[in-house]
Amino acid sequence: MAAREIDPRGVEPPFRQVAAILAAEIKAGTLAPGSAVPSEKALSDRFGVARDTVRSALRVLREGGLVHTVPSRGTYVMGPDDAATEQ
Amino acid sequence: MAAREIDPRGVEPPFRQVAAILAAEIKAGTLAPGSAVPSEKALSDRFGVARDTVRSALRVLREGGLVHTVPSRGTYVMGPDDAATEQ
DNA sequence: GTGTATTTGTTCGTATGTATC
DNA sequence: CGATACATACGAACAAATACA
Repeated sequence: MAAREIDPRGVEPPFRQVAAILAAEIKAGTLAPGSAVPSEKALSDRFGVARDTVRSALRVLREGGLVHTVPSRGTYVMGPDDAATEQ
Repeated sequence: MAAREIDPRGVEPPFRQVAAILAAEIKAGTLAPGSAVPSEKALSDRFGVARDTVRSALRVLREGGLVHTVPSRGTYVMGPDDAATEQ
């Protein structure tokens, strides 16, 4: 049941909770390397948070080298072809 | 008259002001049932707001059952032939 | 048939203002 | 005060479908 995935009052702020969930899905392969991460709006709807919060979460993943973003296109899971050093 | 139809600092946000003006024109018949609403770009130019803002306004009218949009075609004022329940 | 313009759909980037903790 | 969150707005780029010369 997935209940509420995000707890607005949790110890960890919402943007870190979202980042953690997405990171787990990437590691589990639910979000495959090279594939696109859902759009910011889609994630915003899914988690019930503002787009701003989703962007903060994606920034964390980007800094962690898990994804890379292409303006006007989308955010993609880092794959073997994406040298970590390139981002 | 007509001055600046939209007040960026008004109590109501721009997209609601645009929606209200268009809704009034529909009720007044200026925008007749079945006819096409000006394109998003045209409305953007007319009101001096971003296309994004126009889209938000049209979303309000759509949710209110006043208009319906056809991709790549345009947005039309709801007419007798358009069962409200269909949208 | 071909190319071009129009129009809506989608996506990310950025900025501002407000509110809360 | 700073970090976080949310709503709104504007901009830019591109896609896809449609319309038309």
